Amino acid sequence: MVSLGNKANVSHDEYNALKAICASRNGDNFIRMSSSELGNLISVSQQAASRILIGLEKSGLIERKAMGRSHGVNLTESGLAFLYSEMAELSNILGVNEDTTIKGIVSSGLGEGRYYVSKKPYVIEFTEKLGIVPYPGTLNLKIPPEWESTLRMLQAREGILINGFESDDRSYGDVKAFKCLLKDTPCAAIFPYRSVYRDVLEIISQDFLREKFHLQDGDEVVVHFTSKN
Amino acid sequence: MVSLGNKANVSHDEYNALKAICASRNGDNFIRMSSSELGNLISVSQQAASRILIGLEKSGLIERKAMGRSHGVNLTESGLAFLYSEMAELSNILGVNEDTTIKGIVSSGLGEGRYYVSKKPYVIEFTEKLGIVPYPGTLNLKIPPEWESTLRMLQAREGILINGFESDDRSYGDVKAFKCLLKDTPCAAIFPYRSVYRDVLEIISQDFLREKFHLQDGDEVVVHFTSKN
DNA sequence: ATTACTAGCCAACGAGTAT
DNA sequence: TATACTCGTTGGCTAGTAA
Repeated sequence: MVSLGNKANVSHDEYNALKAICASRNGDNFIRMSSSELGNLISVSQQAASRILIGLEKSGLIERKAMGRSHGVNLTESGLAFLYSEMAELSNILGVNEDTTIKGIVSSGLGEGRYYVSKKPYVIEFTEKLGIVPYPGTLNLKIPPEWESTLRMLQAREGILINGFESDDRSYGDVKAFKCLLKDTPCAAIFPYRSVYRDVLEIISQDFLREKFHLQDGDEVVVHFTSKN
Repeated sequence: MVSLGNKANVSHDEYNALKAICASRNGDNFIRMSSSELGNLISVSQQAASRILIGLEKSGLIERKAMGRSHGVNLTESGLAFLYSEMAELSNILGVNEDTTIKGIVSSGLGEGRYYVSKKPYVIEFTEKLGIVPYPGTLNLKIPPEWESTLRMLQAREGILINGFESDDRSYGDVKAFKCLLKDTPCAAIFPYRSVYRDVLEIISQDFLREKFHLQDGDEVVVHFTSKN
């Protein structure tokens, strides 16, 4: 089934505008783009482009700031995430890229994953849904910039839902997991379900991966994501 | 720049309909999908879904046939190509998948590529735009079904345009080329610009690849497509 | 049950224009 | 030059209904 609907409600023109803005994007910098320029790019009038920009800003998909009498514009995290999720959906539907590889650098103390593998309700779900009784700790990988788009794309996929739960004091959010292999050892990458992008990949496994593979901070590791999820 | 506009003009709902049809697709078979089913999938009324189906059929993106009192529906080649091109565009914009690998089986007599490398105007363009003075013959690879989506995705990308030309007797069409490597030897894959999908990859190179690598029909070859294009 | 026409409505367009 | 308002128009929606 297509996962239509759990996504920002964006019109055709707004979608094209997001693509155009993304295409002329320069990292985190605001780029100058007048409403008539945008209008030309997506074949609508200056007035419509202006309205579209206002709408996208209201929905939090882009941000703007005054630059002289024109405006600078850039995608927000959620605007970028929208495009990645669109891409992930097409890739799902079309069956492209079922296998993905990501490289990361072993690092300490980056994530909150340790947290997840120490809470019983999560552990039960990991066991049932992933077939992994997790070692009580995660392997944290820092993802270098050249793999950012691959990681974002992965994270935009559906993955396996690990349900959150409520405890006495607070609530624990849903987690999204992706099965993967690290040197033939079955693992899973886990992400908080609702989270902004971070250049970190947290890996859980039945084994203590650091020890098993004699990994040190700074070592490069290849994670292979297999077929569906 | 985004390549908006050289594409079928498809509304938001039509686009969603194409995705929904593609998602429940079963190869070349027509699948049963009533207009109300489609309406539910893409959150429009049965009436709108009906109109959308009629419109998509008129634009040649889907085909339908009567099945009892309901209809069977399937994407046409050009409907599928549309989704792939959408995906390729997003992938371009987002910088995902700049490197792609495709496996193929060495085969004889599959393509018309030999044709291209024997016509002087093409040869001049290959030399100028690809830096390859092509050996007068192509290596033909048959692409197995599990690599089909990768090949389609590649073919949907922009590539390097090799202009066609007119001769006394007939006209020769544009060609789309993608630089690639075969065991570190610089090559290019070439496709007729306007063509339906075929499970064939035609490789040109300065070298006679068959001889250089002692390739026989049936041998498996890995082609690596590097960075942009 | 289907598909798809017609009617009526409304969101979103372009044009004109103020700032 | 910009941005973005108002206004008149219209493409595309839903609802009703014929076949």
